[in-house]
Amino acid sequence: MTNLPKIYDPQEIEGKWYKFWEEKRYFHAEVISDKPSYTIVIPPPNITGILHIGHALDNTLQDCLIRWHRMNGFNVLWIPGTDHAGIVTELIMERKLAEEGTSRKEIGREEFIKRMWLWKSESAGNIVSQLQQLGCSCDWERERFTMDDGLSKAVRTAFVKLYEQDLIYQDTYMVNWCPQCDTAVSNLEVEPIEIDGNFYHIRYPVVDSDIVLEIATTRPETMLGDTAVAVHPEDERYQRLIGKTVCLPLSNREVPIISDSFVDMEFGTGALKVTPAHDVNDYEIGLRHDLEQCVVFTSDGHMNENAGQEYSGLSRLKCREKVVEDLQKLDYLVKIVPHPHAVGHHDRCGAIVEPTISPQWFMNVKPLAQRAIEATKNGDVKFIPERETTRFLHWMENIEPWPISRQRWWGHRLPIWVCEVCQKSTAAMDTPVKCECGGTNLLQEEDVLDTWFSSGLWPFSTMGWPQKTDELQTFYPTSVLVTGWDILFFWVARMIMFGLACTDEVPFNTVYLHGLVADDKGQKMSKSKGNAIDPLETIQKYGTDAFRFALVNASTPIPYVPLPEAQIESGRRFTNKIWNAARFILMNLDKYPIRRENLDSMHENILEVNWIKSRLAQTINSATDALDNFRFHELAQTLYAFLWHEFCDWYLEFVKQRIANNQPYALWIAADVLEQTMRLLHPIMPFLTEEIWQQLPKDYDVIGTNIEPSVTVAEWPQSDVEDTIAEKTMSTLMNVIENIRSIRGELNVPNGATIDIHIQSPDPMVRNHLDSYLEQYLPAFTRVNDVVISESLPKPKASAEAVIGNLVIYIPLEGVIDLDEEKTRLSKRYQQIVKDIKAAQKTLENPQFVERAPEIVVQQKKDLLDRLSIEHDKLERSLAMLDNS
RNA sequence: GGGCGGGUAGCUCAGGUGGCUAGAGCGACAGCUUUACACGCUGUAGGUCACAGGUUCAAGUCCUGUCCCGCCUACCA
Repeated sequence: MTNLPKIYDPQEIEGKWYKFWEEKRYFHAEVISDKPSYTIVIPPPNITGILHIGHALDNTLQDCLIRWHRMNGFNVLWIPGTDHAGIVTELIMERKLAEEGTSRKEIGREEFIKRMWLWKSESAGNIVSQLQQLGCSCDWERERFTMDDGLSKAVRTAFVKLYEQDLIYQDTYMVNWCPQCDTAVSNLEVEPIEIDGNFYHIRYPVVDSDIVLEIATTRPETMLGDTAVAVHPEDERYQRLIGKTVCLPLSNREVPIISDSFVDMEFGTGALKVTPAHDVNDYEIGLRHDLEQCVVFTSDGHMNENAGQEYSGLSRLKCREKVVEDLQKLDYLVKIVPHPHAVGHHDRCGAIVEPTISPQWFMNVKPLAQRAIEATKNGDVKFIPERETTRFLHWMENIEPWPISRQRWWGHRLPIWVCEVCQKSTAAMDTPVKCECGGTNLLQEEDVLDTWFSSGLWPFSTMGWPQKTDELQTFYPTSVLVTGWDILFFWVARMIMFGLACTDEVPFNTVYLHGLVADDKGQKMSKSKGNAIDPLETIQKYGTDAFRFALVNASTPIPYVPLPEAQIESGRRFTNKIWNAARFILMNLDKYPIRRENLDSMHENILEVNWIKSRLAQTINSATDALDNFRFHELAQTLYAFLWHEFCDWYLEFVKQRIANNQPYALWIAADVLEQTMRLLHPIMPFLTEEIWQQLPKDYDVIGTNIEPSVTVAEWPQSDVEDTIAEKTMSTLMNVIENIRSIRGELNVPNGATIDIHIQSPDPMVRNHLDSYLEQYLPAFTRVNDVVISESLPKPKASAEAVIGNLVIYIPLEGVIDLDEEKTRLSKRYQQIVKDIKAAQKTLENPQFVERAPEIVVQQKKDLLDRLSIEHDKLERSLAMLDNS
């Protein structure tokens, strides 16, 4: 006997089914298969991280695609894994060390790395089990980590390969330096943040002259490192000063006045202090004029001895204060003007980035970008939404060398060895025995590679590259990459470039970039803002399937997708609705078990059965179409509307009546429709659908087949043909019912009161259908007592009425009806119709419309006008009668 | 400075290639303990689709301009 709880309890079933799937190895992909491959590599989350809302969305969408393709008969592989996340992870470890009263430098590289691995092994399981809680059907037997041996070998191979092509080189150049993390970072990791800064106007006295040059700067402390002042060559104000020198206040050094067309005459005072060691533009100017590079900062953001005794040892900020103070004291400061401007901050630690000259390893990505551009333009890789293509191409076309070395420890150490004798660098897979010069003492480069270097190889390093593995053969290039648009440049761009460089192929054919989850104010959810939903708490509270449904439903093509709590609640209500629909069907199946022999002899032509089959067919089509085009919101909407508002609101209500009349056929169809709907919903709601699917009887075959051991590997439903006649008839029937309900409601007919209705329709087919259905159903649907249907009937006295095309419903309500209220009700409808008629007439009276619009559109308009006109006339007559009574 | 996205019901959003009387969820209001579900059922109200032009037989949808909001990008010190 089926005895299900009234309220769906997700806790009860989720763990059970995940275990079942794993035991059956449904998520495992075989290398040898005659099915076509469908592959996704997970954008690897941080190894020590925990699941946040962004992961939840990203992986839910991937799981939808994966599960859908699995049901569609593909050989599906979803490779999971994690990323070592160099800088962030080190930062957290350093915080831990600080709590213990020690530091990275104090314990040394070896010990530090040891601690990192230890921590890794402790926390590695977190994110994995969280992804499992989310229901992700990854092939866990193929889980990877960026610092695994195989993947590390891929890193070295790629490095050596690119080094040998001169695409990786060492150079001393100006890079973004994070004084807090003590490492170089790339442009992408620098976040410009608008701050309320100032413009400091400072006097620079010209030597051997009483002229004083006024310069304006936002960073007065850098003047300690000035080695020139630049003006525009055509600036008449300053032309005669070019070639002279100024005396640098505070440091009292003499520096030249040079001319360079970089200087903007309109901006500031038109005179620019030049600090080649601490500003990118100044650096370039310095190179052009062969200026000295005077370094005044230490790598941890303090002033060094070049800044002068007064300032040496001060922090950047303290130094600025003191410089301004001293300038004021010595009367060099003209004024301070508020000047808001953007300052680069390190996106990982938030420290202000310092442009610094330092020897770093770079990757010349320009030639690789060129290939990526070509691959994009010829369609080898496609971006969804399409607008992302423009963004991608723009970035690729303006790409700059990528600094890949980081002065950190946790990551892949550069496979570069430097000879102690000749100082020459050698790139190699393993420590070389000796150098070209014969030297045998070679030391490996201390730096590690940017984490994105190894992540960029992820689509193929996870499959065993550089070896020619069967995995690569079968699953590469992968099918699609799914991630948020915010990491298009970080990951996707690098994956494409590396893919082309290393494998000569784009690593995926499609890139789907989804939005970022935002709070109700449209702000991106993030931990630091404190506005984030915790996925694990949410799952706890609402259940995984409800959460997943909310995420999929929120996935419209906009850049920031809002996910208010109400939407998750709505998801939970939906799971409960599904649960109860299943409960209703299962409980009744106990009383009316399905019998194949009965089924065969009962293929009756039942209106509601034909209707729901037709609706299901359309639902299958639009769900498939939505998935085909990554329209996740539409997928969720379609299934929600079908299941709730057609299957539950209408079909199951019919089933109740059938059961009451001892006719279980419609119930059995309900079971079958539910079974197929569970398959349609499975990619979104894996747990609930499996639970219900397993409980449904499997020894029958009504519409589809149901013989697989799990919905996970059941076939995606095939759509039947639509039945337009059943849909049309049903729509009339539903209309009649809705109108009666509406009248009851609006005219305040007491709830318990039964009513009679008279229906007149000139259409014999309609009359026939209504005759056979209404009598049976109306009592239950609208508490109707007696139904009279005819071609023409006089309007009963004191009756309310509704007009549906050429069909009229009268409800005699003598003694109940308030004529004024009825008049108001009808006039409202009447006025609306008049308006609609006018609009339709206007269109049809336009000869050009009739001439140029497609025939079907014209016909539709005509039909509409006909329908409206009939209603109009009938209403007009009724209103006149009401006036006379 | 360049580029992109958005402005549709009280709120959050749907409305692929222009063509049904502009939709949903949530909220509001009214009424229902109808034996699957009160995480429910039934009904009602609520929109000059930011503004101004234009293209078209036809514009929420395409074009131009304007005004807001958000984001990305850029070396203006």
